[in-house]
Amino acid sequence: MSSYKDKKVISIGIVSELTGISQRKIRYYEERGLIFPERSNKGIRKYSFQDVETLMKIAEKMEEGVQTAEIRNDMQRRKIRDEMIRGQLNAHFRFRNSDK
Amino acid sequence: MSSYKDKKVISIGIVSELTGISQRKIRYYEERGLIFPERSNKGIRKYSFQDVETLMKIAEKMEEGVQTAEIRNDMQRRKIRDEMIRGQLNAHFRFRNSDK
DNA sequence: CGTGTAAGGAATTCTGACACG
DNA sequence: CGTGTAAGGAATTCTGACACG
Repeated sequence: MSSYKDKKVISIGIVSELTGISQRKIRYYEERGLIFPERSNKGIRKYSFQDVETLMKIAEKMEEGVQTAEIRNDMQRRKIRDEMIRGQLNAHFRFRNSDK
Repeated sequence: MSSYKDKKVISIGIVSELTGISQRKIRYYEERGLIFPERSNKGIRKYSFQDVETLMKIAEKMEEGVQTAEIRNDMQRRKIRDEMIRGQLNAHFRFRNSDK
């Protein structure tokens, strides 16, 4: 299911250009647990297009005055809810379609 | 029609890791007109996932002993052929579907 | 022709900290 | 809390060239 969208290959400078968000902010949002870039051997951050999209949504929330803690909680709740829905669907269909 | 696949956002080091092709070779294939990365303001090369795929195909050809000039000609011919086919289709359907 | 490598410089990224508020 | 910035160092990339074949 993973595609180009999820490959972590973009450096922070490009992400900053793509989103218009400063590198300082991008690193800070990571520190607050909103995004999770990978790292190269030497510690260079690598982001996916999915991360870029997430950052755009985060930026919107921030402009609305939402705090990082709240954004994180919202994302976490949404994630759990989606996982439960997927679980229900899988139970219903008895894994007719592969889950992997 | 452009998507993540065509966005030029990957630096040469990552492309090298993704493809297993040395940076020297990647730059050389550009010099020979096989790939066309974009450049940042300061001259840093940026590649797309499409470029990565193209490079994998180039690597196969090279292993078969095909020369860069021949690979370039093949790609050029294929491109022209595809453009002609698209032209015919567009004429036939009278641009029923938008061309943009 | 295709590719490795050393060379020197420029551009990028990283972290921890101080500042402001 | 969220973000800018200067600081020093490490990692990345660039070009032109020499080498081999």
